[in-house]
Amino acid sequence: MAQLPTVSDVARLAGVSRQTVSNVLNSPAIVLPDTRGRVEAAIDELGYRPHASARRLRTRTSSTIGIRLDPETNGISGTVLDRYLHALTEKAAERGLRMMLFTARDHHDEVDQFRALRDGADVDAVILTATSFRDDRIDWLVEHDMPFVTFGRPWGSDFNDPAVPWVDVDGFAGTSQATRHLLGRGHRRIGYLGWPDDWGIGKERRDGWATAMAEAGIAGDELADLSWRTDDGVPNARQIIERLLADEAGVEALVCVSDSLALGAMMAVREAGHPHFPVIGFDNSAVARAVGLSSVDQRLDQVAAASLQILFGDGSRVVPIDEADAATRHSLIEPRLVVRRSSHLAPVEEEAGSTRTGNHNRKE
Amino acid sequence: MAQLPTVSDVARLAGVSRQTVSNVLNSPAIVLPDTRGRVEAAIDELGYRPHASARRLRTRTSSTIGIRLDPETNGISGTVLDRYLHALTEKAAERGLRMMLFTARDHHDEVDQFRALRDGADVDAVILTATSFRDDRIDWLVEHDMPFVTFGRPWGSDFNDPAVPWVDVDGFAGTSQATRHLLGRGHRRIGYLGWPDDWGIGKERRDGWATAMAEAGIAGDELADLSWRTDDGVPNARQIIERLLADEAGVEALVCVSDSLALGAMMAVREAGHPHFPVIGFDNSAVARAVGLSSVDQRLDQVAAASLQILFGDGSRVVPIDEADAATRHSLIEPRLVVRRSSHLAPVEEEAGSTRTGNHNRKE
DNA sequence: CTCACCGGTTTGATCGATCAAATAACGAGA
DNA sequence: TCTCGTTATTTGATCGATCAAACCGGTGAG
Repeated sequence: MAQLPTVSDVARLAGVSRQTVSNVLNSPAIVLPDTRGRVEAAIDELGYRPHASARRLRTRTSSTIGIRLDPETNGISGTVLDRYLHALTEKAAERGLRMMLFTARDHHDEVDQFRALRDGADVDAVILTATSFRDDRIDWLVEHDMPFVTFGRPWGSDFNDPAVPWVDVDGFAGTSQATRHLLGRGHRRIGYLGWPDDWGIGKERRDGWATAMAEAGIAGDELADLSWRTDDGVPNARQIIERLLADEAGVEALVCVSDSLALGAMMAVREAGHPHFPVIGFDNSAVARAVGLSSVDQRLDQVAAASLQILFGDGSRVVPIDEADAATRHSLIEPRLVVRRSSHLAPVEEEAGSTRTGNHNRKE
Repeated sequence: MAQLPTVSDVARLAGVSRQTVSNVLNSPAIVLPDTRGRVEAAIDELGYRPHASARRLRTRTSSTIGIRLDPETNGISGTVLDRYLHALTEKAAERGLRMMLFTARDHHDEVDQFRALRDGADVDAVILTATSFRDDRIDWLVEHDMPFVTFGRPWGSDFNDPAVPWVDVDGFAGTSQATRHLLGRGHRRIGYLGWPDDWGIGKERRDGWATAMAEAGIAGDELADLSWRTDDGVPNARQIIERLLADEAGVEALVCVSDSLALGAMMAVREAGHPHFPVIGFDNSAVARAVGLSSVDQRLDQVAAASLQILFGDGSRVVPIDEADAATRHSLIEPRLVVRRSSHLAPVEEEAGSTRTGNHNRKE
């Protein structure tokens, strides 16, 4: 097979110089229309494709974004990261960007990877997920001014610092939406099943429920009696619900901090003979869709789009921090409640299109 | 900030030539130990990192593997691809390889991406998933001898063709394992809930059940009466099971082609008041783990390892097709049944470690 | 005594693109 | 007519690494 065509080959065929070919590709506006036409014809004829690595070497940009992907996905909601990745890949492709994956044992190792990726011009920016309280990776990235954005607010730091750009989903809005939906359907004693945490996401989601309840006039001790805490996981939810049903606590409906807990709750109430006891989850995971569980959707496509907007503005070149508008460096996405059977007293139709799900290996 | 150090800087500091530095990095064996020591010291002192793009330009290799990732994950089992990706990323990292993602609208577009990725030396090889019957992408890859491996057998082609390397999971073995497990626990009338397909994976998994049943002396009409077909999806399974229970068909246990169907079946039997009716699924998805559903695990880490083995042998450079041993171009992985509560008559303990699952944003 | 060959190292060319500066072509204004 | 400015295009250098060939002192065979 012959050598791959290069800019020189195209130039020769079109009767112009290399640089003109380069201009046609990178700044077509400055090339005379008919020259441009000749060059484009030559490109087509030869089937020329720019050599990405050569361009990277020269320009020191890669049009690639790095993101860490760890071995095990944990739990039903662990797939949030995966869905975010899918959305990112798609939105990135629309801008001519690509995603590159890497793994790391710990934060320190991850920082090493950052360095290698940056020094090798492998990535223009990285996306940080699973941010922890006072995350040291963030400090490193800021200090070495490597472009990045985090999915998840930098808990423990200043949310308004433009040097630490982030995108996140408004958990407060999510659970209050869910709660108001149930209030709107006439329920009053709406319980909340959440994590034990008293900070961050766990607290925020609980606050969303509490606030919506307060608006409906339920507060104080009555509210406190409707709140449960447990670690994530289907069996944990089952236990609590079974106890709760036995106690005849008078709970009419349930908002849960995650789909895992919601699924456990849903199974428990149904098996106890309450097929229409309303339950709402959080994450809108595949399971929620599959079993007809109402759930708060994180709108990961919007999260992905916002992530790229912060990093690249409207184009596909990284926006330098000093040129960025401080107001555009953070984005809190409003989630959306997806209503399904599980939150309706009367059975309703399945959401359209949810019945046929495919196996990855099946014929299209 | 100063320029990044290059091989020349290292060479100057170590008092050797550029090429020697290059040799230390790429074929350390041919460099005299003490020269190598000096060079390594210089590398450390300067914090030198090779510039990946420069290397790619020169060598036309990238140590990167491409894989297509589509926008939507469909269904509970759609996460199989994600888990494969996680495993790949990890196993690749062990060999110094990285994964790069791309999307495509259709097969034709995907082939275009292959071309761009190859021509730009962006990837050394690609991994094909969701292979279809007589897949035209495979033809293109073979014709343009671009290294690749498929996850999923090339249905409709010659499975033994060394030009079409593949890794897959033995569905037959999976369902027969599941069936034998139930037989071993004393059940005889074990039903099978599968897809309507009469080819490929769907057929193979059904055959696994049928064969195991035949070994136990159940065949012919009796066997046929125990087999159901439906499209994937929780509600579909529910419907069938509800009918089946109403008919008093005398089914004692159920093997399902997927976790979606198994989950639907499990929920239906429990809500009908049969908490210990044994159900086994396929894929060992997060949901299965969460709800205590026995399921056939695809061992995606082994699939990933086998994929890389085929492409890269024991190293991290692509094995040319003509040097490859035809016998090592295909790999059928034996899946493993993970037994949980759902397949036991008497309730047993939850699998250890499965109760606490995390949200991607939570504190570590 | 010549010469091929050895391991270890150096030198110059090269991969394919873009950058920066130089050049050519052409028209407007003095 | 000559200069100046603008626009379109060309030329040479460069990014950071590896490749291919040359080099070098030393050995052993013919």
